[in-house]
Amino acid sequence: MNLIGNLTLDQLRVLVTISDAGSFSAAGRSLGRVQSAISLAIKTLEETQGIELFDRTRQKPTLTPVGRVLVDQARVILASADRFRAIAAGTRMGLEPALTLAIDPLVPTEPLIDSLRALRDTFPDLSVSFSTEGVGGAERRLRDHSASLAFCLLLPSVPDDLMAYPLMNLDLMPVVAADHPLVRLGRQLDRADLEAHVQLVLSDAHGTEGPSYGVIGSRIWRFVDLGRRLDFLLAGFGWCKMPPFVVEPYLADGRLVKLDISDEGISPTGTLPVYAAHVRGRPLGRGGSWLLDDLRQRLMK
Amino acid sequence: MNLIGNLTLDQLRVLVTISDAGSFSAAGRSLGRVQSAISLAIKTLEETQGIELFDRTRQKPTLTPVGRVLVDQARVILASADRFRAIAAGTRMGLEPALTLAIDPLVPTEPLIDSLRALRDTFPDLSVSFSTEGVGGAERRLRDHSASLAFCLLLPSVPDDLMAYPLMNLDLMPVVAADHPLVRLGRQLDRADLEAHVQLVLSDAHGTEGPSYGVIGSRIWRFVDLGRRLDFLLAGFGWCKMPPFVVEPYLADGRLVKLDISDEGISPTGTLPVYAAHVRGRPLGRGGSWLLDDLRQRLMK
DNA sequence: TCAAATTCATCTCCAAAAGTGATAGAAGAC
DNA sequence: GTCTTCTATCACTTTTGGAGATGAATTTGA
Repeated sequence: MNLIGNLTLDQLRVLVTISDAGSFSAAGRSLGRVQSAISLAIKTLEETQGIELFDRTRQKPTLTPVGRVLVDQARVILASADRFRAIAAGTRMGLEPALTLAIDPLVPTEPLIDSLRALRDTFPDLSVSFSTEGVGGAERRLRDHSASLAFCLLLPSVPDDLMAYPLMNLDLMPVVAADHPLVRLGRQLDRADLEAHVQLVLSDAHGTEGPSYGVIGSRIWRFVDLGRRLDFLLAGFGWCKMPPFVVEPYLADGRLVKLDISDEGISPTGTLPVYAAHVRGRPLGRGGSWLLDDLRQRLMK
Repeated sequence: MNLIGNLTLDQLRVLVTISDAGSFSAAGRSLGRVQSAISLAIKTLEETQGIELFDRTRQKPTLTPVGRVLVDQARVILASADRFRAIAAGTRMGLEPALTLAIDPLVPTEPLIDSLRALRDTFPDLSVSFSTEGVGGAERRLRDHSASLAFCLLLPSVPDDLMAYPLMNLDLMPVVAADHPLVRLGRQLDRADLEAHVQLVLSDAHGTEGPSYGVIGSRIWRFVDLGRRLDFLLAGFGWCKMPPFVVEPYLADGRLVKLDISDEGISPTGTLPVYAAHVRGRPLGRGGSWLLDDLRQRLMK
């Protein structure tokens, strides 16, 4: 029947059970089978593999050197098989086979990690993947179905095809390097002041060149990566709005300075809502729902 | 029969074959079975796991999301199972299940790596472990059967219970830091000169306090680790004999100096044989023999 | 558009695999 | 030396799972 080498998971389970229980008979008791079934299983395994697993010179069979190695390997295989069953069992309970998350670079990670840790503890067999790309990347991943849940800003407004739950507010503060000309002006800044200088803007790598929000003037440098933009910001290349969790240390040591801008209406309001979102037509599985609930509960407090 | 969840390797092989071949029928052809057998195997798998692997709304079944994940997991399991068979097959051919090597710290690694690379290419499924400990550690590992092949010095002479093959000669040269008093003497040194200064000696961590060879005088600092001894040597703490491959760069940049010793008889001859050795009662398996042959052939040239 | 080919599900039949229970012989335990 | 425990083996029975055939549904191609 089994033309591919006649190896079965059952044989492997028998093998490791013998190794754990100490004898064929004990393994039989442990597995709820008669001893002869154990004997036969091992005999078959030995014959199909053409090797000797146990040394029978003494009454109680002892593992041969190969036997020991193969028991270890069998444990590996059985562990993988258990994972297979765990995935299947999770699905039976409504758990998605894999939870794919996407997060925009501006969204702070810190509030999420407690929830993600709890998720891991609650669904240890749920495989989670986590992607961060350029601004707008999380939303795009929702749309091309490579992510089932996104944490992102949704500007200018929440699209109709997405189900979005506001999670927290992100204060974007305009900042610039301490040695930048804008600082030397020493007064409240208006639109004209800002237009005269380079603005460091985050944009999507796969950018469909959609309209950019919060962009003032035409002297624009674009970045996909928040960290790299920070490098240029610190180097005094231009100004931009940054979330506090990124720039706090630099404000503290004086390398960055907060800009005092008169007309806040020239850009998105300083406080932006961060959403958790998924495509309406693709409801979250049990793991995603759990994560979302846990997250909102934690952020409520 | 299969009380542990009724998962079989055969079902998994069928599953991935369908995924590769594109249809049940094609999988049947590929596996040399009739299509109904494939249908039945998948049906059984789906029923025992309580999940739907294929979407049957269309004629040609397509994998469900869980199905895709489980196909990947099945590949993992089958790869482990293949490794199980490979280990068994190796043993059938006389290959040891695992080749455990031990090497003394003084023995240079460089001549071995070509052979070890060739070993890996020849026996890709042979698992090799490699241990380096203090001086004498390799020999001890042979004796307690935690290594099957050792590369080591055997002083004062080859023990009777070991089978040893000389591999190469190791020139131990007496060296000391350039700013050490022994250098300032500026003449050929005799035993009395050396006795007056600290000697940095390698010894075994699990040392049975056996006699030490090449030890002169009583001002002894002992090290298990060659690298750490080198630190103290460079710091000018004392003198010792070192293999050239270790000290060459330091001789070149002048931080170490070779000592000119008059009476070589006071210590083991400057040239020591490095042996490959195994316990007589435990012959090498095919992998170990192959490695030894290859090694000797390479060193012959 | 219609026939031919292909695909999968299902049914019956059957062979082989694998478990049960009993027995015998060997090795330890007391 | 007896008693227990262990494994191997045998006959018997159950069950699994493949072969082959059939039918329905879909795709392909002329």
